[in-house]
Amino acid sequence: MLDERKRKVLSAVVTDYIASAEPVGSRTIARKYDFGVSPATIRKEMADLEMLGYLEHIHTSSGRVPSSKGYRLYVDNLLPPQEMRLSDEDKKLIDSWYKAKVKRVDEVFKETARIISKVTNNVSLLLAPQMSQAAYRCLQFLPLDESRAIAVLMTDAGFVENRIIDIPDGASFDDLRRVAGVFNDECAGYAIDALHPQCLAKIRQDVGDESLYEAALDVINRSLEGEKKERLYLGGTTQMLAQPEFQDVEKVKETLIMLEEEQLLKDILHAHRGEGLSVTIGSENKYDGVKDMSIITATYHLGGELLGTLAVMGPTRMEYGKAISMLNYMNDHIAEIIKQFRW
Amino acid sequence: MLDERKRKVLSAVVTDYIASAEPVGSRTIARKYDFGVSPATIRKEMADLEMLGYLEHIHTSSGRVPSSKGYRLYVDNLLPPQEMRLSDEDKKLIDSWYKAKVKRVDEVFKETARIISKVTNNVSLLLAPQMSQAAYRCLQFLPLDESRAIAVLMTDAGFVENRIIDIPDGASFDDLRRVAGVFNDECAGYAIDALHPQCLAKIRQDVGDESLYEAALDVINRSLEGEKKERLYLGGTTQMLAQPEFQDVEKVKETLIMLEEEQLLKDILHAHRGEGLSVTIGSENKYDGVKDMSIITATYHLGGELLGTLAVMGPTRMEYGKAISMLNYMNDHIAEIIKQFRW
DNA sequence: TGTTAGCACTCCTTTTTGTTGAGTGCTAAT
DNA sequence: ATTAGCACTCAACAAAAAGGAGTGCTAACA
Repeated sequence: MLDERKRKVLSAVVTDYIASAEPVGSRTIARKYDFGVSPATIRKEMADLEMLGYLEHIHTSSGRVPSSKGYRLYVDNLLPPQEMRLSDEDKKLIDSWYKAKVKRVDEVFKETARIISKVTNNVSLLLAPQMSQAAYRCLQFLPLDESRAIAVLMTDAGFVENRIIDIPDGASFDDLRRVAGVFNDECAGYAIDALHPQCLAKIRQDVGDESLYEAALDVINRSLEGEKKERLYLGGTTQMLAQPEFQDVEKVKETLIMLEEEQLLKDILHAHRGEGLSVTIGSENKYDGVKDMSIITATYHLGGELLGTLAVMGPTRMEYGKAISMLNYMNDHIAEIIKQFRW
Repeated sequence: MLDERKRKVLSAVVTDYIASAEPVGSRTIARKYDFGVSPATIRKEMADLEMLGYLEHIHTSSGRVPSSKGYRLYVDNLLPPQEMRLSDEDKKLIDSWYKAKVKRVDEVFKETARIISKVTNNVSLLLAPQMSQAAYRCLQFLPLDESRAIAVLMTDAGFVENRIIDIPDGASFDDLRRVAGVFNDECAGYAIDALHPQCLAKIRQDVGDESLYEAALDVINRSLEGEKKERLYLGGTTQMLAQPEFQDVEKVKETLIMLEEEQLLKDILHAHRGEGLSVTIGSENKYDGVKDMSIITATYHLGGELLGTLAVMGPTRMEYGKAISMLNYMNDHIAEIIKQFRW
């Protein structure tokens, strides 16, 4: 471990660089952060820190910049504790934002993403729960016309999915209703994925009619198809692009293109599923497009059950403290809000 | 009207500039487009065209660029007719894209926007129908638990909206069902906006119970609240940013910010509502953020009823022919696809 | 009379060259 | 161990110079 002064110097460099986005020199450190020593001494310390891999030089002359390793030490050991908590005012503000905007479950996610990006000035990512992980609640049919009906499928997590189906030849709407009853009796409360192995045989038997059974199963499967993919909510792209690291058109375009690769983003979030709060810094990323970005993820739960993932993504020069505290707070908060939409 | 040769020159300038994005000089025109005359002659013609306001000079020396007026003449009179039609291959390709992706109504819009931007390399905008303009079709309640139910509201255009409601004290689920029946008998087929003045009194009377009546009306109003705002689908932003007009970071950011102003975009599309196909070029735009953009809009209908608006937005240097033909095609096509989701 | 070659001129673009300044690294003195 | 002093590096900026595409005009030509 580094000695006290080296840590102070590293901390100062990181802090200053995060604030200014300019490589920071020994003079600045010595002046702004009251070390009782001269720039030359700081210089020595910085040279050491560079040797150890915590700082980097673009070229001789011109200040130092933290390396990923440097940020890592900073995040793990040097982050001022008071920066890890959100102020009460912030919390109130966030609450009021929610109250004003959120009317449906999916709006929770949208608004959460918006809030996170607004506060952190970086991109926020939100992976919303997979329906197939939620518990099946209820299948219902509504009459539409002689030959069609609307199937409505509900899950524990508050999602309702509907689609129009053709009533199989020879069957009546009442038949559909009966089938729904059978499914509901047998499956209520099970994770939808678990339908298949479990009780299909019994249901088939109870339904009796083969084509009706198939039709109902088809509805469930198709509804799932649309919902199975987790939904990714993205927010704050333009805000992030205002950061000084995006001076260069190529870089901007590159980043925008990266942010459109939904699968990549999902993969990244998946990689940290269930880890609680996780910080991945710059070159620590294994995906190419994000090696100069840092990603902070947090997985949110509801009653012990894994629900989804929140994340902040931005340049490695990022206000880690703020991002972490924000995610921590939202992580708890979102579960509470979703709870209001459960039944 | 310009004489034959002037028009040929203007057409050549526009064509070349659209293709190359570089100011075009007399030499280029004379060489590439076989006029039988020397650059000097072309030069004279270009000077005339500039005098008349069809071309512009950034500074002396360095070729000409079409003005908005120049593009206008080009679009109105000089556009090669064969560029106004999509090839059969393109059509087949588009069809297959739809088939592969679209499963729900809202996916029609999303996919349409994607396709338009993909083909035109510009931003596409799609204003999806307001629910309140659609006809009310059916209101249904589903039992949830002792004290709650799910309300499902359907419209003619294929939208289904659902939300959870509390069953009013003292009422049963069967009461709700009865109320739904009353509403359905009275209102089916009317535009939802027209509910209020029309038959509310009669419904109130039929329902009898005041609190139940209020509850049902509340459901309808709240469902509408979410749906009332037209939805704007946006596609192809990054593709457009690959165009050479976006070399400058400021310009990129500016444009991205403009594209996030949903209200502005909606206003722009609204301005051309019902106009069929409309082309607005650069300075013809009255909104500040888009004075160097061209916008082509088309309003799509379904059985005479106005549904929504499609648009392509991009730099004034745009392949107008392609964009127009694309919009024309999609305009017809989208109605057909939506039809499949109607009942 | 319309067309064209020739030429001077403009002004953007690119390259070159010089200047400045922040910052380092080393050394010798404290 | 610390620091003042100094030579050195290199990006960033600016000014100057060279290059080039293209125009506008004029005078000659068919």
